[in-house]
Order: sequence, then structure tokens, then C-alpha cells
Amino acid sequence: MTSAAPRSGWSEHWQKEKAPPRRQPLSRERIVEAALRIVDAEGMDALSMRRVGQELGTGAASLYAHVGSKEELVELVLDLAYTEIELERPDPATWQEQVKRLLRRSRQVLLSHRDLARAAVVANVPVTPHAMDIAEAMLGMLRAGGLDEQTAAYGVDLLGLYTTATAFEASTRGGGDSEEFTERIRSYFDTVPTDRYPMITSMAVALTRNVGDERFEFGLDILVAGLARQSGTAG
Amino acid sequence: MTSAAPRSGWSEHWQKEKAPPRRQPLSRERIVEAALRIVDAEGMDALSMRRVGQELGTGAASLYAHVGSKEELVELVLDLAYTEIELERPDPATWQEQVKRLLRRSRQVLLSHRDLARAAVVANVPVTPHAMDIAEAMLGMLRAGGLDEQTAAYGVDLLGLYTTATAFEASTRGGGDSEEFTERIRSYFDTVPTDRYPMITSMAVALTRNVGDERFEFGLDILVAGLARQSGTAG
DNA sequence: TTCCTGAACGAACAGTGTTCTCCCATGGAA
DNA sequence: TTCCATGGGAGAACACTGTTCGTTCAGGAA
Repeated sequence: MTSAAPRSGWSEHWQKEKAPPRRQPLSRERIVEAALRIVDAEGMDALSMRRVGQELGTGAASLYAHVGSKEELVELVLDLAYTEIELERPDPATWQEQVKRLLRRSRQVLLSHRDLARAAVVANVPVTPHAMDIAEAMLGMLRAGGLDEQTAAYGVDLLGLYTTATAFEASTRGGGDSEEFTERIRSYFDTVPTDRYPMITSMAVALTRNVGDERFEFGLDILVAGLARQSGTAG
Repeated sequence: MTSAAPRSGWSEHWQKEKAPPRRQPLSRERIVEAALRIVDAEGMDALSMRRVGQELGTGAASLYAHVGSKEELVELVLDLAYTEIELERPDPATWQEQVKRLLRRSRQVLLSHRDLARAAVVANVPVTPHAMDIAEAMLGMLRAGGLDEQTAAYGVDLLGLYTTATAFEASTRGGGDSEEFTERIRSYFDTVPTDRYPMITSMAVALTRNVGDERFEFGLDILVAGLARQSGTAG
């Protein structure tokens, strides 16, 4: 069992068959990247510890040296995605548009990673670094807009909740702007008794309308305007 | 193997040991009630098909004769809970307070069943009868308030999303008004670098303040007022 | 060169939802 | 009364899940 012996041709062959394709050593970063790759390609349901291990040419147990639990891994994946959100420094003159831009971008990033928004719904309190960066920026903007501490605190929570929840909602509706989901709901509403549900049946078209991000913008306007009114900044 | 033989004392005893405590036959209703009982006592994580079977003195497989899948069962459980929400007929004069009452009550019912709100977050489109009753009532109130079809449609979605998402959020924070969660977050924020997160660290108190339903009311006011403004009904 | 720490990892555990398949009691027909 | 078909009840099994245990083994320190 010397160190020279395993370097022979025979040993190289043997070693190649015994533990073959592990080029780089395992690391927290590589694990999180692999996990995000799986979410992108196959969705959150496919994200299992075994699947991540497989992606890295190893087993599930090996991951636990770098990651405490699956819950932690999912949080780290979400934080990695948040990296893609670029932040601007708060500007009192345009804070409302800044806030909207930030939330639109957050939604966009979440939706670009399949149903990753599901993770964001669970992780409602920002504890990972980039999630906290976003909260920090948002708080700055709200304070720049003249909101007092408590209103800004409630506001950042409210806006984050709205964004993640609508992104989750959208991601369950078949990914993109698929009309397949809309059509299924609409045809279901057609089978519903008109006398018991006169509103729903008569408004079926308005209820199932789902044109891109119009719905998101609708709520965004109400929320930002409502927050602005709290500080007397509203026009 | 006649029908008389098994009625002897011996057979009765034997039968009692072989298939003992199944008094009533299994039914959809009994299954859903048992499931809600489990959620109340042990939470959504404890709700498994085997656990429901056990609650009824049988196995998991027997449930599938009455319920298509676990997903459907969860939806039925949620619908059963919605039964507890009493609905008023829309009144144009007080529609804003009506809407708020309805949403407060919805939140209250969700929170009274542990973390049942988790199910409500997933089931964002009302398809079960009582969920549709609620949506119907809400639409009536919004229309009574003078909102046009599209605004009312977006509004009912927005308000439902807000209520279920905040209820879910609250249910993850340790059930009741437990200060244990608040304290954990607050002490975590104390360990965070002040230079990178000046806002978060300086506003830690405001951010972690969680006094009962104050937070919920804050968002509720903004949303209802924002919707009212869309119809020119705002005061 | 020896020792030792810690990563890697196969196997196993206790679960999960769901399906297959058989058993058998019940109800209607003969 | 006898027969048979229908369908609910359930045990076993399948393919998974997250996590832990005990072992192995490679690389750096002494």
C-alpha cells in the first residue's frame, strides 16, 4: 500500500473502474449549482438529494458533509437565483418606479427558474445573504419615499409576499402563458350551475383572463400606490 | 359456510378478533372528517393516507375507493373547513366592511386549523363548492361596490391570494402569537453585519414586530382602499 | 513514515403516495 | 332459497423520499 504502487498502469486502470468520474471535489457551491440546474431542467419536484448526487456523479449521503439538510439546500438554491437580480441605490425622486422595477425583476427571475417560486413562498423571512440584500434595497427605497419605519417594515413584507405568491401562482399555471390551463378552467366553469354561481358563470371570461403580467401589474399598482399614500407622497 | 353459522357465539368472538372496530362503512364524508381531525391535532405534515386509514381503523388502500388521490383529499378537507365561513348577501352601502369581514373570517378559520393554510396556497383557483361560494359572495360584494367586471375579477383573486398567503405565513411562525419565533429572528438579525445591512439591522424591531393581526389589517386596508379607488367609491 | 482527521459513500431505516390483486360480504336475479 | 356478479376492504408490493450509521480511504500534519 505505498504511494508509488497505485501509480502503475494497472493501478490506474483499477482506480478508474473503482471511482471513475469525480474530477472536481465536492463543494457547497457545486452542489447548489447542480441543484439549480436540476430545477431549471426538471422542476422542483425532481429536486431530490439522490438526483443532485447523481448529477455530481455521487450519492445522496455525500452531500450532507456540505449541506445540512434539503431545506437548507433549497434555500441556497433560491439565494443563488437571487444573484441575478441587480439592485439600484434608492432614489427619493423615483422610488415608486424603482420598487416596481425591482419586484418585476424578482418575478421575472423566479419564473425563469421553472417553479422555483415555490421555495420563495416557504422562505418568507429573508435570512440568506442575497435575499437580505434585496430586502435591504427595498427598505431603502421605501424609506427614501418618506415611509416611516413601521410602514416600510410592513411594506417590504407585503410586497415580497405579493411577488412570491403571484409568481408561485403563475408557475402552477403550466409555466409560460400556456392557454391550456386557462382553457381547462374556463370549460370547467361552463359545467357549473348558473343559479348557484351567477357571478362566477357570468364573469367566467374576466375571471380566467390571464394576459401575461397584466394581473401582476394590477396588484402592483394598488400596493405601491397604497404605500405611497401612507406617507403623503402620492400624486 | 351458511349465514346462520357465523352468528354463533364462537363465530362472533372470532369475527371480533379478525376484523374488529369497523362500525360504520367507509365513506367520502367520514374520510374527509377524519383527515381534518388529524390536521387539527397534528398538522398538515402528519396528514398521510396511512394516518387517515389508521384513524378509521383501516389501511391506506381502502381510501382510494372514495377519494381519487391525496391531492383531492386535501382539497376536500379545505372545502370542509370553508363550511365554517358564514356568508352575507352583498350590500352596496357597506361592501368594503363586508369584504374585510369575510377575509378576516377566512383567515381566522384557516388559522384555527393549524397549518391548513398551506393547502389553501396551493389551491388558488376555487373549484370545490364552498370555495366557489366564497368567491361568488366576494364577487357580489365587489360588483356591489361599483367595480367593473375585470377589476372585480382581479380583485377577488388578489384578496384571496393575500389572505391565504398571509395565513400560511402566520401558520409557519409557530401557530399562535408565539414570541419564540419573533425572538429567534430578532436575535439572528443581531448577528448580521451592520455595514452591509444598515436598514435591516437598524429596523430590526419594526421588522420583527408581529402584534396579532395588525400586519394583516395593514395590507387589508391598502388592498380594499385601492380596489375602491378603482371605482370612484373611495371616500 | 506514521497518524489522524474528515470527506466520500454503500446500505439501511422509516416513511411517502399509489397500484395490484385477492377476499368476501352484500344485493339482486332466478 | 340458491346462485352469481359487483364492488368495497385491505395486505403486499413498488418506486420513491430525506436522513443516519458505519466503514473506507485519501491527503495533510507531525
